[in-house]
Amino acid sequence: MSIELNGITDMQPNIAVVANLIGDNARAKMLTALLGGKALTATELALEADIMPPTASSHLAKMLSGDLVCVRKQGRHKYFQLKDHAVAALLEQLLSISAASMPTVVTGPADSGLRQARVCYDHLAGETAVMLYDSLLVQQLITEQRHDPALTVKGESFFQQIGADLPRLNATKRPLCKSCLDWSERRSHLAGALGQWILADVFSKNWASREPDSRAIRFTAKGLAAFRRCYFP
Amino acid sequence: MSIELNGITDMQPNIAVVANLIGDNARAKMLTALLGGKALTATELALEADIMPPTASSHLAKMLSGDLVCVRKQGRHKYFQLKDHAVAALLEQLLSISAASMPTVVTGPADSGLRQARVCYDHLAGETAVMLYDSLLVQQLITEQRHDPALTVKGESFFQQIGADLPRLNATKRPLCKSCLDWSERRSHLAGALGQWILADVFSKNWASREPDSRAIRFTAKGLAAFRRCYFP
DNA sequence: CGTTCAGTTCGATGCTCATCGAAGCATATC
DNA sequence: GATATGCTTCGATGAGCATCGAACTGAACG
Repeated sequence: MSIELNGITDMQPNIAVVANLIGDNARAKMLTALLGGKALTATELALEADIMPPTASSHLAKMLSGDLVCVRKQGRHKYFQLKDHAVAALLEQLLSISAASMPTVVTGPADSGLRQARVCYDHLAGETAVMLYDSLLVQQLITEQRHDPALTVKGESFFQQIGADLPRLNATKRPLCKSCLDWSERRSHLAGALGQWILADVFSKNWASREPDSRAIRFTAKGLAAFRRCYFP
Repeated sequence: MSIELNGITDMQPNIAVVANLIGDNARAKMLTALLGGKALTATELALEADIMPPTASSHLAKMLSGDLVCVRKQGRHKYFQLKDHAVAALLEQLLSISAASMPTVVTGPADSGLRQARVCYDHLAGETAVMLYDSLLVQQLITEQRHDPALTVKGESFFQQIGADLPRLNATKRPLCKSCLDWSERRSHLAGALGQWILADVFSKNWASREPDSRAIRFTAKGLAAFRRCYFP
């Protein structure tokens, strides 16, 4: 039996409510900020969206009940995150479409950093990430079956060798490899637990660092060289 | 240089405008109706959304300038369609997320037809389509590289044999094989020019027919048997 | 405890926008 | 031509909701 709501039977899930949640300017700003992957507090999000705390609070309550974000209390702070990888993927796809319908493709110095390398939720995105993905495919370290990629045997030994704790990564219920669409490149890059590990590894080795208050990632000269040496044949 | 709009520089594409377009109830109904793949007239869409023609007209104008739909004039009718496969994919992804955030997964007789087999823009979706996709993979008629699948040599001869005019399909600028995510199954099925051909072929052989005023597809008993004989080992 | 800071609730305000009737075009049909 | 039909423009109406100030809760911190 279908669900009865106000006497109207809607057997199909209602797109409008979710889209409407994202469709507000302030909420959209918050969500794109959360695409940076870091958990942000309510006031940080208010700043990001250029609104006062009360307004932010109301927005966050709505996104919570709409299952777009989740929250973790820590002392007197509330840290917000995107609820799901599905939500992150949806946002990136929206970015991709929005970029397509822009009057002209903007490639200024302001966002060239973003296009080169940025954080997408918890993994690497942008030109660098797409090149990495292609390289992994060419080297046959990953292969694509069904929708998402998977590590090959060769790939498993490769990542073990460079320090990835694959058993631990596999222990999480989250898939090891996922493909994620880039809004700037319109191509796939690697997401999933392994994608997350790679980004964390890049940071822990100080190959790159985050730009303050931005999703952009800046590689150091040495870091980029090491990254290339590691992942490109 | 970034685009200046009202003195505000926004280098990132604006999610909110696209999401807001989808976020209205009436527009969402029209868009999901268009997911059925058939081009619909303005009045048909007005009926679908339960609104008067003037309102529909205003909505359609907005979606046109927002690049969500496109239009083709024919006599005194205006036929609307989804602009892009990207738009269709976005809508299906939204359906998928909305279905996830529903209180309980509804599996009633009303939508069981939809879940079994339905039209997704121009190709087959639902349980049947996902099984087909898996079967093609298992038989190694298609293979997945990068994001989208591709025909194998074995697959090429198979589809030629059952009557697909591959050269003609390849002549279109549209990719032959695409994978598309199912909101009901949360798995991939086959889209692209070949996906379209398969659905058209199913219809032309009278294996199945569309339910009136629905995206659901009803296979005949004989048709389903023939379909299985054709695509399943 | 008082103080400070993070976040929420409440209520008032104001703007945006969906909605539809009436009238206006445009295209077909007789 | 005259009439019907599909769609649009215009203007008025009204509802929803984003916004913020003020007051409140609750946690840290001395």
